[in-house]
Amino acid sequence: MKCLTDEEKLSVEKESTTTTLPKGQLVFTENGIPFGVYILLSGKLKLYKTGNTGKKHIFQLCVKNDLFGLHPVLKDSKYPDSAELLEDSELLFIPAFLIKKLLKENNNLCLTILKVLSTEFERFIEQEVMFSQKSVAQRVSTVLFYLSRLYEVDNRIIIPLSRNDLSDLCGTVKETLVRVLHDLKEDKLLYTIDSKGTLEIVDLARLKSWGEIVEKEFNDE
Amino acid sequence: MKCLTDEEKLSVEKESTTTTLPKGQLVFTENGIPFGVYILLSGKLKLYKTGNTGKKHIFQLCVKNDLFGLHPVLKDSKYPDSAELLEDSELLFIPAFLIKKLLKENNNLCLTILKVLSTEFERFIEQEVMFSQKSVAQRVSTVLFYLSRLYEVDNRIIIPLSRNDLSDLCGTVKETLVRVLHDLKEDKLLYTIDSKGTLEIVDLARLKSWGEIVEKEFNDE
DNA sequence: CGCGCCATTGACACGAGTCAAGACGCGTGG
DNA sequence: CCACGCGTCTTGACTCGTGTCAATGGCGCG
Repeated sequence: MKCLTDEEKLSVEKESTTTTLPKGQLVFTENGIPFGVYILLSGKLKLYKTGNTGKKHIFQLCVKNDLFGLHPVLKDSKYPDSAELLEDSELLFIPAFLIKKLLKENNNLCLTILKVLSTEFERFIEQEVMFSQKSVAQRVSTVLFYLSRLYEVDNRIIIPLSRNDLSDLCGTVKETLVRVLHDLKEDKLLYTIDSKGTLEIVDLARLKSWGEIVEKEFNDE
Repeated sequence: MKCLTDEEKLSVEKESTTTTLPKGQLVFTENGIPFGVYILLSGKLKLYKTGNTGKKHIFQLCVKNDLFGLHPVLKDSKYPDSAELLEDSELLFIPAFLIKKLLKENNNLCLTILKVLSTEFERFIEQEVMFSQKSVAQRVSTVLFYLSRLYEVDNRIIIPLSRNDLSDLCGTVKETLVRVLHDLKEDKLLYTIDSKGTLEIVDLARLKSWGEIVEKEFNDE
């Protein structure tokens, strides 16, 4: 993230503000006006958009060092989505005028962000294919695999997301998600490790392919 | 698209090539190696990605003056998707080294593309929500509405896409799509105007909200 | 004329959403 | 300290949307 000159870093330090906010806090909401961009210094957050029926669709999770909230600043429009903290987090706010100035003056930063966006793009396309073609079972295992990279600590993968958040990530409802998790537990790929339903994934390799396998078994049987 | 200096325009003219290709032609395919980017000078094309089961998912259509194939060039990776012409088209090929040079030297171009990408982003997020939450009927009417902007000529909206392409755009199968179109014809929102099944939309305003309305009626009845 | 491609329609089955109820833990207040 | 209420997770029964499979019909082309 730091392709800035020393002088530029200084201006960021001077003009930006760092705040610590509690879990559940909304950073911005749909149709709000953007005043700048954010970088997550610690913690995690979800980016989601609310559908017409009121159901949320989480399209991205952000972790340490992720930049978010950039798009509406670039195109001078309102937020199309909302951002909510999943944990107590620390975030850096960079005001719009400054990020715009930096982008204008630092071509290197510009190119780096272009590259980042291109990478995100591929993820989005893959997600679209997933949502339009895969079964819920496959989506759940794909999403859990995606989450495993964000939640691996000390060689253990522990996912403390609520069933609602998980289902909003998978594009399904709580009940269906729970049933799929049930099957995954039967196959010993993961467990709930406390009364709150926190998940621990214990067989990542098999989880990755589980979705496809289940479909196949069904067709062969 | 033209935020280039005269000198730069000259270099584009010298280093790029224009070709005319027939309908059905593949411009690039998944896992191919990118040698540059393309601008569609005339005609139309579809960008799609093939799912594991072989079904295609069309995530974007390009029309005159659209730039495509940029992402893998920026991140030096293979194509994640395929591009196929929907009509006889003329396209401009800009080799990778040149577009990279332009981006590096012309900050203005860089910023413009950032803006374009930000706009595309919002479209992608909306599409994701659509695919993960809306019924087929709603998706079809949303997609047709999207297509109406691309296919309006002389105040008539005529869509010559095959049922397969339409269903790949809507994330459903041909048969289900046909049934929805049948309902739309019953409600006099569109017609097939020839033996090939070419569609003409005649009531765009009602089409836009048709999806939601149908759901509501069903719940009220 | 016959073959093949595409659009269309019908019958059927399964996946997944909805509704309802129960289980469990947690906090608050009597 | 216990009772109650609230929120979340879980399970069951049921319905319906949508995918699958199969058959038909129209049209163009060799």
